[in-house]
Amino acid sequence: MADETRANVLLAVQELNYKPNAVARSLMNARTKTLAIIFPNVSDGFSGTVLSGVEDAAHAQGFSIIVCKTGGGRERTLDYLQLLAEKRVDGIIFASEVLLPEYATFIQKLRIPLVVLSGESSDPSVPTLRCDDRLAAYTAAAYLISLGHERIGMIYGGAYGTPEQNGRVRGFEEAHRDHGLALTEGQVQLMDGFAFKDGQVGGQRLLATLTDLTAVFASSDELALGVMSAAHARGLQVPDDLSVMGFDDLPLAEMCLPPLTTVRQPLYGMGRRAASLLLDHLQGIQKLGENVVFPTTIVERQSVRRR
Amino acid sequence: MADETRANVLLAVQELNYKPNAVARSLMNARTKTLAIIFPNVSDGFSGTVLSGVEDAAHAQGFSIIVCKTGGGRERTLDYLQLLAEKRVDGIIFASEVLLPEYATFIQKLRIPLVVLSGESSDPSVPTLRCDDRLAAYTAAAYLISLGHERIGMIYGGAYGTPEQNGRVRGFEEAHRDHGLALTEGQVQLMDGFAFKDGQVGGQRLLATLTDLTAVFASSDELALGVMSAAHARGLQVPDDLSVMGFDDLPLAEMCLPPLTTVRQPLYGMGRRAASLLLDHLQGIQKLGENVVFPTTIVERQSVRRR
DNA sequence: CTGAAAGCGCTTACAG
DNA sequence: CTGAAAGCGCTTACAG
Repeated sequence: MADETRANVLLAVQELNYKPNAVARSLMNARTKTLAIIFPNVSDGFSGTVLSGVEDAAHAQGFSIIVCKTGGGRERTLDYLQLLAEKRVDGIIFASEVLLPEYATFIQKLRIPLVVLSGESSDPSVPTLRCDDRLAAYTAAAYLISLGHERIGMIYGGAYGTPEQNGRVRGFEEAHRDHGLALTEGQVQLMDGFAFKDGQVGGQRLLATLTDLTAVFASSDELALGVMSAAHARGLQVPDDLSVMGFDDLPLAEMCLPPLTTVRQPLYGMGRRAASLLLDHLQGIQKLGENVVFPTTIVERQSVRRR
Repeated sequence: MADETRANVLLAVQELNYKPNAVARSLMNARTKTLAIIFPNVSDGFSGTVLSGVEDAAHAQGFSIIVCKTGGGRERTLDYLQLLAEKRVDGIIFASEVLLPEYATFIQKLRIPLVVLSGESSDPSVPTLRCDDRLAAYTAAAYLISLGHERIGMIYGGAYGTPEQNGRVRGFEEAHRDHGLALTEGQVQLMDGFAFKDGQVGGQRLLATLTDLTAVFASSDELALGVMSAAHARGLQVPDDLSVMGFDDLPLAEMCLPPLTTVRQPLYGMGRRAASLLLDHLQGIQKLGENVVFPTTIVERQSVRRR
């Protein structure tokens, strides 16, 4: 093409303010360049951090992200799945929820690439990105024990499923067993959720019943803040009277007082990875199907002290 | 149509797992049923809460939300705007950022409905949803003064623009003037951002210089937590030695210790409203163009006490 | 009321 | 290499 022609075209593009129509393009090549992420809740630090990673990875490849908030409800989840199917998203990240068989088959019938992030998957054929919950909890409990704690309460937020299915509860129990420590009735509290309120009531319950506790291991940071609140309400100082340990390492873990000692999950990185797994798959670079487990680390701040 | 035929069609829909193709539909009627929201950052409680409201309102009408994180950068923002233009989103919510004239004209040329949420708009023709910053800050300062505080520090996070442009700073100053209280050098600290770290360094600065301060008014909750952290580092107890007041009423305001007394912005409701403004406009129910200002309220918790 | 045709704005395969 | 045509899956206006 003559340079002059090209210049003229570009000029027209400018003048008419022409933008290529991505929806027409999508109709042709059956690719929308959009990924969806499904959360039960979208306003907490967990979702926010994951989303941040997902967004960065997607944006780098010119993809955009649709966020879906289900409130954990079956109805709304199915509703969303239908919508995403109609919108022809290229991939779905199912985050921090239980992937019911019903959801899995719905998505698989549509042949939409799917990845589960930090949630329970009932279907082994769906790749999962998570930390080793059992190991992480084992390590956390062993850490507290090594600091001289012998009576440690635990609060778990995912009361669905049996305790055996809860890796974090199992790891906690195994660490006790391996260190010759017995667990008594009510020492691990199973709550319905991972939120602050759950931690408050769980913490209250724990501290009211088991007055000899010197530490509490909470399976989320929000839960841990709830425990701190409950401790405060009983006139207990953290960490002097009670050590509190969290899980996740959300932004608020370093904003609170005392700053929270916690088990860090690399949530931003997990989000990035979930997106690139899907992205690579879409470009045919690699098959989907491998689970990936991320390392956790204990980050020591000031809510735990030696006994 | 015969009932039998209808049944057969429905059966085929089932068997073939047919889902209507929304992208083909969008190509036809030039409506994508998707809204975009643009944030500088997506992982904080502010964005999360707003997003939650936006999502609810949009979902109720069958719309989905694309989230865009700009990091506050001009480059990435423009990049996103181009992408959104190509994807033919039906509306854009520009949240908690400065709407540069450059952005405004880009969007207006494309005739994409636009709304600014809690950010500065340089363009009066763009509808804005916000609280009355000046009034809110005035009220907060007056509240502290009414509790007997006479030496109050302030930290503001939006150091761009002149102090006169900062409603919160102005309100703070006017309350002092109206109560016959003088402000001294360094009593209001202008920081670059509204984050925890900014609060820490601003708080440090404030407490190191002005040792007679009995209260600090921070213009965001994260900033307030930073101040609490700085106070703690100097051995000051909140609220006994120093009262701290925040702004926003994010979820973390009630999770921290002591729970934060703060100026509440109805962020969830603002998000909902921003979305329905756009949605109503798209359905021709009403014109865009009115600014809407939301009421703030002081929520008293435990980080402030009477002098 | 029913059914065939045109068209939305692209991309891709094909003819010249 | 260039250019016209077909087709992606819908909706809408129009003919029968």
